[in-house]
Amino acid sequence: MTTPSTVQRIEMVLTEEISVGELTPGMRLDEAKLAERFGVSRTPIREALNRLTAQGILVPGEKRGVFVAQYSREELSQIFEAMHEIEAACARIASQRLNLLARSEIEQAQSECLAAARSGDRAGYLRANEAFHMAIYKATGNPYMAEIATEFRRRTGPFRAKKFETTQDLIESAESHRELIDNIFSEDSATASNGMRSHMTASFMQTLKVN
Amino acid sequence: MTTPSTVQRIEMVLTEEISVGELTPGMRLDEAKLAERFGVSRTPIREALNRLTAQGILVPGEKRGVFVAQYSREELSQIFEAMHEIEAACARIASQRLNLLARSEIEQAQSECLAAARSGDRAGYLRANEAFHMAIYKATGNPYMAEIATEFRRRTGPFRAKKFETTQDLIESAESHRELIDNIFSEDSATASNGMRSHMTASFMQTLKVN
DNA sequence: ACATTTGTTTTTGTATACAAAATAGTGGCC
DNA sequence: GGCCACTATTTTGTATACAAAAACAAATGT
Repeated sequence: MTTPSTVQRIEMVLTEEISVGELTPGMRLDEAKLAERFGVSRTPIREALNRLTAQGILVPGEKRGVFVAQYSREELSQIFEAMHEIEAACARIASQRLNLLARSEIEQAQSECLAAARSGDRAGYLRANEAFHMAIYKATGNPYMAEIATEFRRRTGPFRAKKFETTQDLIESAESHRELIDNIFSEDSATASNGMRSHMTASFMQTLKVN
Repeated sequence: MTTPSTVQRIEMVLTEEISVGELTPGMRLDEAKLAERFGVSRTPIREALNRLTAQGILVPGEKRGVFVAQYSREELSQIFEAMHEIEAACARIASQRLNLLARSEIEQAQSECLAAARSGDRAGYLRANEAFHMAIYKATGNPYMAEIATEFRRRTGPFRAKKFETTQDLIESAESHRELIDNIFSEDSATASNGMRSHMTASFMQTLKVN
């Protein structure tokens, strides 16, 4: 692992703070303040903000300033629709490329989801759930596909996280993975992609309630 | 239409030059030279290069410099696989949202493809073909989906363009749209997405021969 | 009291300067 | 002649400076 450059570091910190909810949607990011906070000049800050904007995590304001992306219900619905299609495509490709390693990595991630859910570890479950989906992306063997999927995951992170309130929420989410896994492991592409679509749709129903 | 800022202008010019093939894959872009050429300082050039890098059109070199993205056959195959899935997803969504306007825009674009193909207008066909696919993206009613699709289209532009040599190539490509349109207009999502996948796959076979 | 204009302050975009990293070049040495 | 060490040059990343644009605020006139 190469040492991250200054702008990569800034990018990572901000991404993290947004996904954790420390920086909430709609909030404005001030170049000068960030420069002072990170102890660097505006130049690398600008570069980091540009990259985050390109990823859709931040959006440029009407006249000036960049803001943490904030979506209307309509936009949220569209962005999730797109994400569902991407996820479904990943499931589809993965179902056709499955090997022993991929299967075990997915199962492994699922165990961790269940463990975290049962112990009511919300933060742990969020991490494990990401890892679970990442395992599917990886199983596609296609880094380009994996990258768009990851990007959408980051973009929607702050909205999805909100839906997990109780331990029961976590358990239900974790258990719903089982059918999804079976669908993917069936190695039938239509079953896999439809399975993912319905998993995601069910999940989105919950998300919409809290956004 | 707002006047494009300096960096947007630079971004557009470079994008165009890459898609046209004036800047070929593997070529190095020198900040200082570009700065001189556009009559600006390195700062806005840097910003433009960053954005293009974020879009995957440029890639950072090992140690220094940015280069026009160049893909091995393996990578090309992966990137097209991803693109096929995105296009298929667009076809799928579009098939469920079709209205009269969308239908006529797609047919309109197709007429222009045929006209350009028959008159052997290569550049014209390339443009018309882009417009045809854009019409499908637009028919999804989902700007997020449309954006990723467009991004992939830009990224693969230089490789896809190469496959059109003769007028016959153009005509065959344009005529193969017919079946695709019928599949989408059937309003059956599986038919639409599978139709797009096979259209894209056939097209990729040609692409691979020349890359 | 309100709208409009004018002046002030912030904020952004671009230019320039500079230091650190990387490459290329040069000369000496075997 | 080939190879290594060392220097010069290019190139990059970051800082700083400055001018133009935008937001804000106050004052003026109606």
